[in-house]
Amino acid sequence: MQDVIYPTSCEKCIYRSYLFSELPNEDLALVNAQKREVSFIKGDVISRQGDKIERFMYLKEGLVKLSRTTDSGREQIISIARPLDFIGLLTVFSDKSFKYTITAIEPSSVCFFEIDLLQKLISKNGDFAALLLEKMSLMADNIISESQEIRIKHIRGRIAHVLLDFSENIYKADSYELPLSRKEIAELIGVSTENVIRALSEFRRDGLVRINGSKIEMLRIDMIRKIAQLG
Amino acid sequence: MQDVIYPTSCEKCIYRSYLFSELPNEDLALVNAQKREVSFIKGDVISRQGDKIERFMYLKEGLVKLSRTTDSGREQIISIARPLDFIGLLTVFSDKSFKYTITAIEPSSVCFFEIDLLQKLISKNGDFAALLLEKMSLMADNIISESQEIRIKHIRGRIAHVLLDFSENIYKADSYELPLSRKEIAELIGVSTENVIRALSEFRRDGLVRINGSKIEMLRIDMIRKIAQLG
DNA sequence: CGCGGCTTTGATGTTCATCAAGTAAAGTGG
DNA sequence: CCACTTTACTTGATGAACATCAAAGCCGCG
Repeated sequence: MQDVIYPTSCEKCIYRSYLFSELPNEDLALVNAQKREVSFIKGDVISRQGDKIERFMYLKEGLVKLSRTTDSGREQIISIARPLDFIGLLTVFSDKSFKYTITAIEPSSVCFFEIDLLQKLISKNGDFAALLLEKMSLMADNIISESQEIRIKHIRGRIAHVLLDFSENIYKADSYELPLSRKEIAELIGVSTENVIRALSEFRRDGLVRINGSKIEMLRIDMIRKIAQLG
Repeated sequence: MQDVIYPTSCEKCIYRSYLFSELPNEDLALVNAQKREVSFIKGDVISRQGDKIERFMYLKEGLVKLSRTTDSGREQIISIARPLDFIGLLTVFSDKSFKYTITAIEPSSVCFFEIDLLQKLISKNGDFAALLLEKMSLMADNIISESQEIRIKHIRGRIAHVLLDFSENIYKADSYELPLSRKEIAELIGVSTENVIRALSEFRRDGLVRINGSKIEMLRIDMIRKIAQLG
């Protein structure tokens, strides 16, 4: 973790209108005064499963993974989250400690403030709370739907699904640098690393994608969509 | 759906202290005046995926399943919910229509009131909203953890997991009537119906359980626990 | 009493995890 | 900067877990 703390202002932050729109100026000033921003590089752990939750965090920039370690020591990736996706929102209200480890998979910056302040803001501003409810509901619904969606697919379908997600939702480009290792993709979709590689190699052989290390180029996105749907 | 509407009072309801404890008397009176209670028998659909959400519902008594139909027409059970588990809480804030179908799997009764009233209560009472946040967070976390937990297990482990859940968490008894058909268990744990049956038959042959139709008797709960953990 | 849905068991093929072994890439310490 | 180690990636072979197909028994219900 880079301990550089930026004294940035929240004036132009995306969250200003997204989340804090319901706060009166005095409360916004409280957030402004207390909040800190920290930068992370790829691989940095932002918060660790089991750690006590003391701060409310939100991702300002970058890309992170939410993961957990099972009792048997296996690693599972729950979700990939972007700004506005509300990392840390899930567990904040249900438990005193993080249920998931949050790790930067791209250079990221996170804003945070004391959890006590969050409680105070909620208690004081019902509309702010309503907004939080909506965001959290959205994120939970998405994670649940995604995991159910992926459960019914075979490997090829799951891989296609993931590639499309990065292409269409995250990078909005046909060509991109995959921020996950093969092993991490395996942890995300619940299959073995070897079979992730095999499926990717098949896609390459079939001319669906061009692969160069972590560089992905979606050549036949129509076919990939079809595989994601049917596979 | 049984259209019998009981004019019950909320005085002695479990939710009184669980959820509505933060409401001032005037608001509680609003709820009391508006809320309706409806009874359902096993098999009744309480709300259907895609239907417009107009009311906030909470399960007062009984047992329900949350399910969804995939694009390919397959049925998946997301979760089994009991009173205080907040059926319908998940989607209420993220979407205008239900993402899941809710079906009674035991005689159930549901209380509800207009969604507008809920919005008003939240907006007016931050602490009530905070409570909702906590409950929703809890439910979402549980569903997510459960589905991740089950994903790493083989069939026998998944079946053991489900049997234990009914025995330990839901009925709190070694012997109980399973409220799900074999097919529904299959939809819950994501395997074929035939293999659910095979696993149950194995458990029976191995002397772990006694099975008579939907009647389950947990004979060697220690072994079943072991299978749930390791399998 | 016959139809349809649920349950059960067996047989077969597919998908996938695992093991093994080798190559490439990325650190690491001298 | 190079030998060394480690980690990520890749391909093949094998067997286990599981879906699917088929067939038959059971039960409730009209």
